[in-house]
Amino acid sequence: MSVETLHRPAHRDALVALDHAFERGDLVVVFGRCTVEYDGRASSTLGPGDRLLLLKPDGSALVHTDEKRTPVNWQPPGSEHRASVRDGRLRVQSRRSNPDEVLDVRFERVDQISAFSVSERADLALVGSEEDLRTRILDDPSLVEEGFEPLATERETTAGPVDVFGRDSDGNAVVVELKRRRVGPSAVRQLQGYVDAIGREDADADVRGILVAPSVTDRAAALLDERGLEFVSLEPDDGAGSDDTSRATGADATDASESESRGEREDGGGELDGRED
Amino acid sequence: MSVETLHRPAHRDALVALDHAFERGDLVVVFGRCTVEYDGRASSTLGPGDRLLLLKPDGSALVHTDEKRTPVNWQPPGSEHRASVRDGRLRVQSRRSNPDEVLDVRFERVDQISAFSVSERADLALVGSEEDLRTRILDDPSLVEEGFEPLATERETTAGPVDVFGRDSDGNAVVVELKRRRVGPSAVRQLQGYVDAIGREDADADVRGILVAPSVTDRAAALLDERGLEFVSLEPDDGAGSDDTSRATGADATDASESESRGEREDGGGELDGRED
DNA sequence: GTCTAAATGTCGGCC
DNA sequence: GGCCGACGTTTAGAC
Repeated sequence: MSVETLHRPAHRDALVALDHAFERGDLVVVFGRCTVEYDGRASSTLGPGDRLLLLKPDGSALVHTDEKRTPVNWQPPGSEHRASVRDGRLRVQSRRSNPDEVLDVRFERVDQISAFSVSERADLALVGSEEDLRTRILDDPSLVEEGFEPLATERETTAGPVDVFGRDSDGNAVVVELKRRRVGPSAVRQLQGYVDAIGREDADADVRGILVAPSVTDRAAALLDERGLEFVSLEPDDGAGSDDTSRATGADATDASESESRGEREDGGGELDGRED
Repeated sequence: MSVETLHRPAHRDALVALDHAFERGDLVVVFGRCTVEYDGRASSTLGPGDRLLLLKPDGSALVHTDEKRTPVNWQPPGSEHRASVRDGRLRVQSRRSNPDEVLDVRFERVDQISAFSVSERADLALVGSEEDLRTRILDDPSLVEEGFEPLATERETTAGPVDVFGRDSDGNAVVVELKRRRVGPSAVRQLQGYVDAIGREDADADVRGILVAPSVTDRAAALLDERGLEFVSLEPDDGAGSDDTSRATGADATDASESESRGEREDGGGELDGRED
């Protein structure tokens, strides 16, 4: 069987289920009222409340509330989960070392515990990263500037590796820093660091610094200006193209019966529109 | 009732359950075999596989596999979830704008769907932040240097706000940058930016830059040296103190009956030690 | 292991 | 809302 679920189990039964799940390498979800303590790089305490505990076979642990994308508490992969019953209550601890960290979840009430056996995997194909930007620039250096000639990527300097290093048509050294989204002053400082570093390598050289990004903030623009650095606007590749307009035309909405529903808490008087795309 | 669960439901029944859950503002977990598509700031595709979909009433959506702390795909809070059945299969879409992003989860098989009504909340108390560091330094400025006098926190400069700004016993301006953990070159560049900015405000002033952190990397140390900046070692407060040693002695392990179990997949021949603390 | 920088980062604070 | 910087960031890659 692929799923094993206990509804409102006795804490001792929950422990047995966890035991099984750990042995089988299952993905486990526990929902109930609990307190959470964490101690490690920082430390925190969470009073009693309803939360969802997700335990993964790779040693990750996540405590989620009904809000936020980020878990309210967690333990990274490689941690070791341990379940126990103390004073008649289910307790899940997750420890790791380097750094030493402990997560301690004590349940007052267990509403449900489910163990899922995860079989297959498929790799994620992601498009639109900084790597894409670099590829495009190496393909067409004129995106940076007419006559720009890339010489190296990840060129090492005392300030760290430069994204793209090259020369302009006048033979000046050019440092290119790539960012996939709108940038603030930190990117300018990073670029400045590279330009300075290359400048120190060869005191006679004229080193230009070019920031390539979709756009810059006002403060960043001022800093660029102040430091005599340059900016080239370049959007990251969506990877989407004109493909999804065709999807919107309803190419696959032919004989299929379709029902819909929506979900986001309506705190105000929001009305749902009933359109089907 | 607090929990509502369907085991291996028909896709149409799953849709009805989702509908209910969305209306009630429940936390929803769907486990099953699905494909995932994301398009927005980047875009990605995920082939068929067993995954866990977590839908929160605040509009967050998380797709988790059996690995990693980070979801393989997600949507941030404020998104709008929409469920439908198309071609007889459950489909959950989550959209948001600014930026426009879509997450599309299509289920081939739904193993389980659970809706949890989350009632109470409890606030998180966290210790060990950069804020703590600043408080401690304002309490005892000699932690930075004997005779250091803080004049302002978050003092604005063209390079951004300075953590702590003050004067030394010789009347020189002092810029203090705080980091709660070991720092690399970027923190040095940041400090340099502040020092430069203050230097530009008053060309006559002597401006010192002090980085306060637990430690620095070799590269950062070299940069500090090169720029004539200074470093003061200061650990963040754990908030733990000597408290947890007493816990380890087993003060609360008296008459309570305790059973244990552990969970982390044993890929190699790792042995478990049987100690109970 | 340590170090370094990217990320669909997320999140909170301030303007 | 945009901008800015912290974060128990996490993660991947290089050494």
